[in-house]
Amino acid sequence: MAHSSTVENYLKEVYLGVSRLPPGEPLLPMGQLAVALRVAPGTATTMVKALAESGLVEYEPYNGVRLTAAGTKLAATVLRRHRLVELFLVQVMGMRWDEVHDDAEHLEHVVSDRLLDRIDEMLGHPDTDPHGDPIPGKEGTILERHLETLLTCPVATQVVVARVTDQDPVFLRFVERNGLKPGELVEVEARDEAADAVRLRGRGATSITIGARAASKLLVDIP
Amino acid sequence: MAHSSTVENYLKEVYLGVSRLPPGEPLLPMGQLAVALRVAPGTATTMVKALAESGLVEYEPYNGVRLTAAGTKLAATVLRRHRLVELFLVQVMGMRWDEVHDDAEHLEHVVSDRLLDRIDEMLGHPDTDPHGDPIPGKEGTILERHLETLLTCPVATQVVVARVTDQDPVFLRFVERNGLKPGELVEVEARDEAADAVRLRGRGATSITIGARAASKLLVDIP
DNA sequence: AAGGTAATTTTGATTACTCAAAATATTGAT
DNA sequence: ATCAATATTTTGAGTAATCAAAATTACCTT
Repeated sequence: MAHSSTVENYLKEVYLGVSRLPPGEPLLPMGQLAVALRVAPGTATTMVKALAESGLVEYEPYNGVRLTAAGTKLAATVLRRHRLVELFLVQVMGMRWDEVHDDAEHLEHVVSDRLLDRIDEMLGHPDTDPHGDPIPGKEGTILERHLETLLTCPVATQVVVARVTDQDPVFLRFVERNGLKPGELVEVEARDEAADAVRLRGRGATSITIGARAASKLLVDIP
Repeated sequence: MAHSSTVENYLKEVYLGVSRLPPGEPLLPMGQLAVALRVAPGTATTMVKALAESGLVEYEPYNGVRLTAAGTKLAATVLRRHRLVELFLVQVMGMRWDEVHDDAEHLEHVVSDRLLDRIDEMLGHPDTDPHGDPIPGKEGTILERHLETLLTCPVATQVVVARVTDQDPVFLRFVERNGLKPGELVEVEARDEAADAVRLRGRGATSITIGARAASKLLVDIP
C-alpha cells in the first residue's frame, strides 16, 4: 500500500492526535483516530494494521498507534502542504482565515512539489500558518514550540496570542471579533475555577469572559 | 455512482474525444476513450455503462459514447476548473505554460467553487487559457469557435495563432521557441503535400518548416 | 475477585475501480 | 458471401477502503 490520500490522512491524524495527548503517553487510542477520520472503529484498526505493515506506524493492539520515523516524515510533508496552502489562500487569494481549512484539506493531497515551492517562495518561507500552527520544513522538521494557554499563563500580564488550536469557523470568527487572532495582545484579568471561566481584556476597553475550554485553545507567548 | 474524480475524468475525455472527431459523427469509440484514460478497453466499457445508468452519457454498444446534457454540463465545469487553474498557474504563480498541465489535471478535481470564483475574478474573467483553449462559463456554456489550422488557412496571408491543441511539453516548448504561441503573428509561405510539410515565417526573418501533423495542431484566426 | 461497561478487534459484506484473457461482434478484403 | 483482422464486450478475479454487527479484551467499581 503506497501513499494514497487516505494514507496521508491517517498519518496526519495520528500525528495531530498524538501531539494533542498528554506528554509521555505517545500512543493514540484507535477510538480517537476513528473519530478524527470520521470512520468506523473497525476501519481504523484495519487501516492501521496495513500502515504498520508498510513501516509507517507502530501499532500496539488495544493500546494505540504512534508514527515511525518514516511516518512522521510523511505526515510532516502533508502538514507542510496543508499549512502553506492555508496561508496562501489567506495571503494571496484574499480568503478569510475561517474559510480556508476545507480547501486546504483537499489541496494538501494534490499540490506538486514544484507548485509548493512557488507558494513557499511567494510567501517568503513563512514558519506559521494563519492559525499560528508551525509549518514543517522541506525535510520534514517540525518545530513545535511549547506555549502557555490562556488557562496557564500568568495573570495581569500582557501576553501575545501565538496560536489557535481549533479550526471551527464559528470559533475562529469569535476569536477574530474579539481581537484574539495570532499576533494580538491580551491580558488575563482573572480566572474563576468554579465558574470554569477566564476574564480577559484585549485591545479595547471592555473585557470579555470566555469558558475554560475556549481559553485552552488560545496559545500565547509570554514576552 | 456519483461524481468521483474518476467520473469527472471519463466525462472530460468523452467531451474532448468527441470534439476531436470529424463533425457529424459524434460517437466516441470505446477504444479511443480507453487510450485517452490509459485504461484497459474492458474497464472503459464497464465504466461507461455505469455512467449511462446515471444519465451522464449515451452508450451504443459497439458504436461508442456521447455525453447527455447533464454529462456535458459536468464535463464543462471540469474543463472550466482545469483551464482557469492552468491560466492561474501561469499568470499568478509564474509557472511556464508547458509545465502546468499535470498540476491542473489534479487540481481540477479539488478546487472549490469559492476558490475558483476568486481565481476567475483575479484573472478578470478570462475566456481562454494559456493554450488558447476556451474556458467554459460558470453555467457550463462552452464557446468553441471554429478555427482554421496552419494546414487549411490561406497562404501568404498574415494570421494570428489562436490555439495550440497539444499539451506535450516538448511540443509546447518548440512552439514557444519559434514564436508560435497564441497571439503571435504567422504567415504560411508554402505547403508541400508530397513532403507532408508546411513552411512558415513568424516574427523573425528566417522561415521554418514543420510537418503537417504539427501544423494541424496550430489553430489560427484570420483577421 | 467478579462482573459489567466501554473500547477494540474480527468477521462478513459492499462499493468503486481496475486488469487479463476469453468470447463475441464488426468490418473490410478477397 | 466468407474469412481474417480488429474492435468491443464479457467474465472472473483482485485491491483499496469502507461499514455493521458480533466477538473479544481491557479496565474499573464494588
